[in-house]
Amino acid sequence: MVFHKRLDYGSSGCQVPVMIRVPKSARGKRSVRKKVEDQMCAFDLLATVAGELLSEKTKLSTPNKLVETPFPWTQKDTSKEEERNKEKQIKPEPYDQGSCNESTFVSEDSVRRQLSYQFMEQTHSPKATFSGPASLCIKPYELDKDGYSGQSIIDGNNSGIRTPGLIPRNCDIEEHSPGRSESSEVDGEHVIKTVSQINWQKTGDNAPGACLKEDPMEMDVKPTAFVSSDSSVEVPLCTKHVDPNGSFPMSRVGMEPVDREEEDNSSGCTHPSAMTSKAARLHRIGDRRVRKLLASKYWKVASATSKGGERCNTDAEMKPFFRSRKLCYTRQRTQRSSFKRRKMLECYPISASAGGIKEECMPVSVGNHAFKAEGSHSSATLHGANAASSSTTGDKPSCQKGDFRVKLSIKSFKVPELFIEIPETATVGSLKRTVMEAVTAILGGGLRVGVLLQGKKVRDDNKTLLQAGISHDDKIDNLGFMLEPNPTQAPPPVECQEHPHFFLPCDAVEPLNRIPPAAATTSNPGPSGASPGPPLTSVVNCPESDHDSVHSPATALLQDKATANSRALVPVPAMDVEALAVVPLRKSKRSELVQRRIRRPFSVSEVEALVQAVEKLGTGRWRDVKLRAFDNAKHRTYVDLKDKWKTLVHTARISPQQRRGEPVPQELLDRVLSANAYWSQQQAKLQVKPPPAEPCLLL
DNA sequence: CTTAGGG
DNA sequence: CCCTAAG
Repeated sequence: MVFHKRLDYGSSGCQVPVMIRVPKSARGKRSVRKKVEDQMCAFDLLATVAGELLSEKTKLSTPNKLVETPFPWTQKDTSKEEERNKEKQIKPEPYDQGSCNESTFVSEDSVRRQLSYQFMEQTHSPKATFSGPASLCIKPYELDKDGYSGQSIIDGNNSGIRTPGLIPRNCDIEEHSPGRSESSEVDGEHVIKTVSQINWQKTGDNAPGACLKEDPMEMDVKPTAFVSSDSSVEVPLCTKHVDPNGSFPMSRVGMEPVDREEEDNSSGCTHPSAMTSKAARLHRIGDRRVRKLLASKYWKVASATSKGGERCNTDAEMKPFFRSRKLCYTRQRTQRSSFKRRKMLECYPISASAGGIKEECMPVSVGNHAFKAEGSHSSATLHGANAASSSTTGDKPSCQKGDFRVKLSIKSFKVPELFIEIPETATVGSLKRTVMEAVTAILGGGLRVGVLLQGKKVRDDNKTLLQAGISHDDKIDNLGFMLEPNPTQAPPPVECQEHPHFFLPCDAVEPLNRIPPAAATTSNPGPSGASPGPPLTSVVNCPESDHDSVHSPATALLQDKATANSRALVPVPAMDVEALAVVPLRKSKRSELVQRRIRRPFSVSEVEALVQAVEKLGTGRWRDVKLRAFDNAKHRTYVDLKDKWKTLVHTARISPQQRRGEPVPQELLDRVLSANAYWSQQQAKLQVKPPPAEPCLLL
């Protein structure tokens, strides 16, 4: 069946036919209807989200492109096949626009570019009745000006079935990009699994088409190609489906972007099954390369199959970048900054974008600053509202029983950090889509508003604001709101459990679109690490500045979901604020994807905390200093602290006239010098000690 | 990953 | 802040 659905978001809208595949076996109208409804809902949701996002700044550019993504997953292990495919040359076929038929869609067609989008579990309601997997094929009708064309398929899988196919795969990009997909029948239904390989080079920006090759007989795989019209190549997205049973709703994502060079062999996509070592390896590579944009904790894109998933999950939680579990938690707290960002260009940190953009434009709210509260008079609406209710609802203001009212404004909801990995060759558009997809996935499950006070989640809805510690005269700065998935609908991934929830992006009531003033960036947690509560930033909000090209992420999402192959998003725990800051995308040079973290001057309080910690711990123990005084300041890495100390020492030695920036109290500088002198001496002693012994030996 | 330093 | 070389 094909439905035409009009998506309106932003100025542009796009109409897309939506194809829903129904199992061959008759399921009854009811199920079919249900399925359709579910799909449409999901779609609507996307549209809605996208619309909101777009509306913001983004009216800008062309938002709409759908993206297509190849299906990355396949059912069984096809690793071998993949390899074979790889070897084979594939011819590119022209994209067929019409190719998406219900039936055809599936296995027989040889070539199709399919965009596949996987809905996350969240998207689907668990209750869905049908057992068979359903696929939605969305073809964009109208192209952007860019001319995007593509189909996307949404595979709705339903639960229940164990479908291997759901597993996300990694897709690699290969030189020749043959895409492969496999189709199989499950429950009488066809399941399509596709893997696509894209040759970035070839496809390049312009490459419109991808080639697919398919050999149904042999491989069962169909190639998928997709191209984005806009030129850029879309990245294949790998998404992982959640387990049906799943506990995880997450999506995943992650593909590994492999460098061609690095992994030529690996075929474009790794099948889940295949994923094993190779995949893992790739993964790792990918991680390495990826910049850490955000520290996301929860969402990860994992790409792996079930096993992969497992791995991912774990990792994801803690460290997006590093896989080792043990490190996970440890590291998490520390910083990952060290990662080489440069190398990781390919990845944009989502959050970062937000932050970065924000600088100039963006919205993202930063933790503390996300909203401010002021006591006393409130304009707020909620006068008598109960704290409890308000919190749940996300109301901004609430009244205390007294006359005091807590006034706060939410500039935007914070988005949890989303971790995305995407090839550098991917287009900005695909990135946006990827982000959108991640966001959508989160949103799809239903949202709740969570209230964070000083970084802690306030769970008791019945407490009054006062009881909860939210008073008019208090640190409201520490108040934060976040969107979180509705447990009911979307259970958080396992990993997440530790954390309270993963939060969704968005901070608040305000429309996503809204861009908050830049304030956020600057603000930081206090010195001692006080943590600000607010945590996440969302990329989403930020438009990348419109400038870029951009469509808003939302758009991207819509469109594409598929596109990206990027991997995963990880929702981040609410806690850290800094994430955002981490990476600002610099638009200035887009070409250069690399972005430098945004500069966040140390506040006097931070300096104080640093000095205090160093006085106690000494120099040379930056990790400890970090943990001790900046554990909550995620954006401050131990390297940063070390660097700051270095500059402080320098600052202390130069004349006040030569100092720049926020003046640091002389008292602190004096402490810096004395502490530095003391510890230098200690260090010297340690070093000297040995010598004494040595001389003897020498002698 | 951490440190230490240079850029 | 970034990047790297060394542990």
